[in-house]
Amino acid sequence: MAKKTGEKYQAIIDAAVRVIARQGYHSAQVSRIAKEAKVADGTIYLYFENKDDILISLFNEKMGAFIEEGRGRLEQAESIEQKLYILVHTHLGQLSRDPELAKVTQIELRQSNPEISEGIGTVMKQYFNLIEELVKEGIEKGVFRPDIDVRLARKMIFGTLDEVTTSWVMKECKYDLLSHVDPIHNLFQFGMKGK
Amino acid sequence: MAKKTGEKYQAIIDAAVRVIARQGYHSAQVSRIAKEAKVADGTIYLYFENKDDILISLFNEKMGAFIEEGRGRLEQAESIEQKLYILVHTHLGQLSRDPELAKVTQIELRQSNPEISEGIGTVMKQYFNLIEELVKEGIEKGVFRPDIDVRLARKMIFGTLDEVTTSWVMKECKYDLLSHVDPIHNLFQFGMKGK
Amino acid sequence: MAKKTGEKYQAIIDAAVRVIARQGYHSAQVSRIAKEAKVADGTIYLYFENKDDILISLFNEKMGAFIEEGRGRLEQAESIEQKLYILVHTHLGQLSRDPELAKVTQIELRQSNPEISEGIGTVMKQYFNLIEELVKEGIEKGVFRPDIDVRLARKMIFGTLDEVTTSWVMKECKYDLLSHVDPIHNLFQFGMKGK
Amino acid sequence: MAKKTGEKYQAIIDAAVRVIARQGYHSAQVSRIAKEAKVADGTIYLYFENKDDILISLFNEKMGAFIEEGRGRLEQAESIEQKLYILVHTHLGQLSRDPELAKVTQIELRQSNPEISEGIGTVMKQYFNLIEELVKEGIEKGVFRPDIDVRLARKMIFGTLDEVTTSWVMKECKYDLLSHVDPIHNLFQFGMKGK
DNA sequence: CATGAATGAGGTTTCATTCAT
DNA sequence: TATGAATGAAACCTCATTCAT
Repeated sequence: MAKKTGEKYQAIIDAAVRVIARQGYHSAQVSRIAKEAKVADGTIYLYFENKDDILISLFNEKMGAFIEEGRGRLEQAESIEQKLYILVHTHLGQLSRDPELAKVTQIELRQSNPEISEGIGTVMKQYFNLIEELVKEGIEKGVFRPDIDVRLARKMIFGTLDEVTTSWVMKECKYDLLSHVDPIHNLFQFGMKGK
Repeated sequence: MAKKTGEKYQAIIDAAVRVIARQGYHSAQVSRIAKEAKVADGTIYLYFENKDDILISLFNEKMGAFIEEGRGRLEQAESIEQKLYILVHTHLGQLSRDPELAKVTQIELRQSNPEISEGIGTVMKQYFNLIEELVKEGIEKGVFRPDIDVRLARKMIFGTLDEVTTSWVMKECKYDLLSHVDPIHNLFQFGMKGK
Repeated sequence: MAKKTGEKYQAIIDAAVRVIARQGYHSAQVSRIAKEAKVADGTIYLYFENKDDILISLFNEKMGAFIEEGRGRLEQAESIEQKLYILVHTHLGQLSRDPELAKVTQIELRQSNPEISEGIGTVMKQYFNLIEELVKEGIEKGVFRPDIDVRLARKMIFGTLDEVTTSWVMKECKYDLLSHVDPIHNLFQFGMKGK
Repeated sequence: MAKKTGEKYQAIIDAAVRVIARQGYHSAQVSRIAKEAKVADGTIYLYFENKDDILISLFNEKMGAFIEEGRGRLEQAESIEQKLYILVHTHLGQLSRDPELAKVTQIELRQSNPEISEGIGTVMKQYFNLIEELVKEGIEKGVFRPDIDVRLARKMIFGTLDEVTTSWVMKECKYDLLSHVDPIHNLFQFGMKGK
């Protein structure tokens, strides 16, 4: 029913990011998104099931690209240290490049509508897997301590990056998020490295 | 105008926790909270400015106790290592003891209403200060590396604890959250320790 | 949830009859009914589940009184002939006294919304029973032919009265509906009488 | 503008009957009828003015055939009794042969949209005339009582046949409608016959 | 003749808040 | 203090209709 391609599809998603970042999720009326995307209200519903679906699609679309880029860059790295560095750098880099998107994912999307949480869950798991694979590989290669709980390490990594980004967004993106890459990488390395 | 004491005040706050945990933020109507608290709808407005104020008060009330307990326990500790351990243990311990409250703070309260964020901010800063003082002390005493960015370390600590708790809530509190205390403490120590 | 008593309940029902008769079912917005009843839009929903429920309640309320009056009058009659006459007279009499209600029941309520049909069905069955009992009694007492199919006779009686009333409403109630009582009574009697 | 011939015209009408019978008038969207007729949405508007026009045309088309067949059969009959019998038999026979059409005309088309009522009126009058002519002839030939009100008798005949058919449709066409022909014919004859 | 993507007006319903009692 | 009936603003979504191709 809902055709999830085409330039209007993209236009609506981009409009949604802008409107939600500007007005917050609660004031982001469908009609405002439509106006911002320069389509009629009804057109939204040719491309999305309902309002929630806009948010879910938005997240999946952007997060999908996010993960793909992360995965692509990680493949080019050789050492575990480098990979961990790239992960941190890519995570913060992508969000710092698009502060509006960052605001939406870090603040506006953190709300409890069950349908949205569910829709988002699948993509998040992929990102979690990406991180866990990295940790696992680090342990196998003897770079990280063998007694490290993979899932816990992932939670530390994601939790830290997430908190750092949220703080940055709450401070209205006034400082350079990427300046945190090195010290964060340091914390992670010390936290997990063997010996 | 709003009298923030009395047993009805407490009853309403406790009712709000239960209702929000059970029905989610979106279905948590004021009238339902009133019914759960066994007061009339209008009575709510003798104790709270508006609906947001219930949530903010709820958070401040509970988080205030949370911080107070944390501060009290930390004072009893001697070594930095012990203090860090106590911090982790108290954070996870308190939330694991009250899963309904945990659900509300970790999931339902993470929404973007600016007034709520603002109201919550003050108390959160106190908790952030608590953590940062601990890190600062660790650096001064030479336990943690001197090049550690205090605020960043705080974000790692809080971000990790927060992510761990959120994961636990999302998995419906099925496992023992406290089992994570030791490994998390480990990660933090390794991450920040000198030498 | 919906409190189906009180003067506002009655006011809304009466307003609904007026508005629907005047504007037709499709243009009968809830807000217009509310305005006509001099209550707020939301007040409607303290007394009715939804818009359909207004129609169903309206019908049941009015039809209930309709049947009750019919039953009451029938009890006073002695002969079957008299009862049949009273039935015809009461049916046409009641509707001719309230042309607005007649328009609603004969025209506006004949639409296919399944919920409405269902809600209406129960009361209609009571009226059908009333007619069928009369026919049965007539057969038992030997006034009507023994080979008459009770249900079919009821359909003839109701179908005729209904069609006569609908015609009258469609002609904008310009003639006296009660002038048909005698000839209709005649048709029924000849149609069913024995010998 | 609207070309009321061609095989697509017929296909759309037949599709409309099927869709309305299946989904009810309210869910019978133009786009669904188009899909069922295997034409594009826009094509509908090459053959019909608007949605109401589909219904009106449908009714007139089907009812026109209905009347024509009735008139044809009546001409072949000789006695009034036979003609009355044929009328009842043709009315019930045609509808019982096409339950989908019966559902549409008996249930779904009984709604109050004034344009539809108007469009339908003309054809109905023709059928009413057919019945009234029969009654008149019966009176002239001395078969029916001279004091019978022609129009009233028509209302009884049509009202009864209509009610019987509606009941049958509401009971999901589970029994044989034609089994009612004889007893109904009986009721009519007794009701109108002289002496 | 035919298509079908796009349009945009319009109405039901919810629920936080008030205020007369 | 406490009540709870009443308020009324506000927004998602549907679907008949159009028109560029």
